[in-house]
Amino acid sequence: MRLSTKGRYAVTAMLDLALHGEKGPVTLADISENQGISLSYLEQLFASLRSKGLVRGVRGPGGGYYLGREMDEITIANIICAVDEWVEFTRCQGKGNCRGGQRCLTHSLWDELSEQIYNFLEGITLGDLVKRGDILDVVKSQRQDKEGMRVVI
Amino acid sequence: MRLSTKGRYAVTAMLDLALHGEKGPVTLADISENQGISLSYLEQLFASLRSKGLVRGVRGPGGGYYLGREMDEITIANIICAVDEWVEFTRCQGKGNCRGGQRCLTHSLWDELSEQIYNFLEGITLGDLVKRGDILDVVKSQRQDKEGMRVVI
DNA sequence: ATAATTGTTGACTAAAATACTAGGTTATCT
DNA sequence: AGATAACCTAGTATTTTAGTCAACAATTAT
Repeated sequence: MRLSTKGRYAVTAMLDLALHGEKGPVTLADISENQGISLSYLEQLFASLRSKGLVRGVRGPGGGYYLGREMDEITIANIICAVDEWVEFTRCQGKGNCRGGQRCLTHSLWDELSEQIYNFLEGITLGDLVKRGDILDVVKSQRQDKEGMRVVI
Repeated sequence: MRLSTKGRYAVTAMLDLALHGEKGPVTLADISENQGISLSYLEQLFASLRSKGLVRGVRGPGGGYYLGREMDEITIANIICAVDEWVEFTRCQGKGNCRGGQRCLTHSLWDELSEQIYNFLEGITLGDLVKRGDILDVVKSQRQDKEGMRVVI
């Protein structure tokens, strides 16, 4: 699996969309300015996101991007998989070259860990993050202690 | 944060160490052959792991590497952080260029997600994976149903 | 109708990270 | 002494990242 700044950009941009998409489509130019990501790079990322149905583009003046689905139906795993290839090349490809099953064991262990991470990211939606952002704001304004600010899933 | 094949290599190699370290030190040549990772590349990775105290090298004939601590005291986050820089460059650096706090909001949301992933990886130790590997083997030999094979943290 | 706006697509590029190679030095065991 | 294996340094090919540039298509406002 991969999880680099590319996926981070995509998640951040999608968050921007979720936060400002209520009042009409959001232009890539806005996101570019808000998040400090190059416009053309965003276009590339959104081409991937669009092909997976995660966003919906509206052309012409006043156009921009909407979320492709409800924010509660879009998981972080969805977004990262759309822009960041989810490679699975460590599993021995049935060549039978695993001596004593040792190689198979470590590989299956890693695969299990990889699956755990995937399930974790699959369990968080954009909606969750936005809701938690609100909570964080409320908590912050109430000046609670730091322990109270740590929101657990 | 980063989580690419580099960290995957490191985790896999450390798993190898945890699985075979009982009967003496494990050589990088063995790991290289078992896991199909280039020897010199492993040396680079282990230089990082060693500097963080995650492994302990023994020179000379019959030498190799031991785990630096008990496998229950080594988390996946430890390993990935040792070889894969844990960058934190999205947070606005106090330049006050966040208009209306919107940029700050998405950034803090991402930071929160990033922290969740970190905590998740921090909660899994090498020992956990090895134990689960045993469990998996037992379960597999008992031919239980597939649901029983999915181990949850 | 026409101009402005915005998405869509493709080709191309500089910089960085990745994965690997080559060659050496040092400690330790037999 | 000689073999072994960690340890160290430098270099390099490939891939990925992050970005630019340019042309084009669809839609809206004037």
